[in-house]
Amino acid sequence: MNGSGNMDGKKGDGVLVGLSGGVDSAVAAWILKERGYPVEGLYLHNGFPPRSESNVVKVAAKLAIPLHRRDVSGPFDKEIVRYFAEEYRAGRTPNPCIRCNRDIKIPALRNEADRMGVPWIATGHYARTERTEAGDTALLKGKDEKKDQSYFLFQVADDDLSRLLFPLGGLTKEEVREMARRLDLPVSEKESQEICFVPDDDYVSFLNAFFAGDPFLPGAIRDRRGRVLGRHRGIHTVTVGQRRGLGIASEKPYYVLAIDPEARDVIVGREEELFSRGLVARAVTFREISGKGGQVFEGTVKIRYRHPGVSATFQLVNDGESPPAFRVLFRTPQKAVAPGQAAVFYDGNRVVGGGWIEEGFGES
RNA sequence: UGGGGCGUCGUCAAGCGGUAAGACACAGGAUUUUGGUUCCUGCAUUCGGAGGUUCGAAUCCUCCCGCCCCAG
Repeated sequence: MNGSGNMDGKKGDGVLVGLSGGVDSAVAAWILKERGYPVEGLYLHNGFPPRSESNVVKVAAKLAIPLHRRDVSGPFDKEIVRYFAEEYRAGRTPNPCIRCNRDIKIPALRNEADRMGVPWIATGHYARTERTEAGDTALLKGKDEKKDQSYFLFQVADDDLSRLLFPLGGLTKEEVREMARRLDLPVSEKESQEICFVPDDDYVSFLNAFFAGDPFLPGAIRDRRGRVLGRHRGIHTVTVGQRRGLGIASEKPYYVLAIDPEARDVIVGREEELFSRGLVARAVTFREISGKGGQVFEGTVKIRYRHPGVSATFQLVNDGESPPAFRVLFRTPQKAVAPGQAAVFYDGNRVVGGGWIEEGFGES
């Protein structure tokens, strides 16, 4: 490939770019335009107070591209917000961005492109694709390992991926920032997005409001022996690996080891107790061309965004479940395996599949 | 009310005559298309209280208050 993302679409073909108002999507659109694509922008409105819609309008104006707007609030509410809330209710830590990319953002882009008769779609993700002679599309890490966002895209449908362009895939964040500065794009330098539908980055308040009729109840913070060390204000206020907010004074910090939603217990322990030798991932899917999915195979796994990844052995759990579960055994123990997060499987730079973390095992 | 011990930041805890370490907790910030992690910064003008000795005390003395242990 050409190191700048997948660019093998014929010049002259149109591309619909998802614009968020941030630097990345703006630069992505600009690059495509530079390459000669007829570019149009699409802003997706999720039904929550928009943070940067005005920026999107400015970006589109600056780039002189048509801007479309689509309301996805219905499905977003149904698929993403509800999932997000229910995962916390169940004592897990959701990853709404992955679900959104898979179920909302990319499909909406594709649908809209279909309606417009536009062949390509694009986003500002730091990821790459690679096409085989057979015409299959593989999902690859972005060149900037530190910014690689393939993790967020591991479950995007194959059909969607084959039409997706990632203009930033071969760039570093610094290069993208520099381009934005040079072009004087009307985007804020800062774009810490956090969770896009949660106001003030306060997801706890958001959940409290969501479950106003059936509120989270406080409970005990205990060590592994069951000794009560403190109280928490609801299991939704913590996640596995968390240190701050527990309020336990001690010689060394405590971290959340596990959450028991039935007992409403939060189990804490020392940093060294936070390591797992492996994990069980459920609802595992594989990318069409990965060639994986056998009983046992090797690779690397990322257990959260910005996790550097660790070598691992993947083993099918033969319990008849479909999609299947896999046991993932790390080469070296990993910290804070959080149920509800995604475990994304890689073969080198290539995403081969992944699933959702059920639990870590083998404390060391 | 016999004997012994102890009272320093929210918690634990250094200091033992020279002008209040550190850890945890907490707060703010940085980082970040999830949550968490991590990093940086801040956090006792004051050492249970009142006197006294001293150039100078959290550190020595006296009394008071409170707590703990052993005796009863």
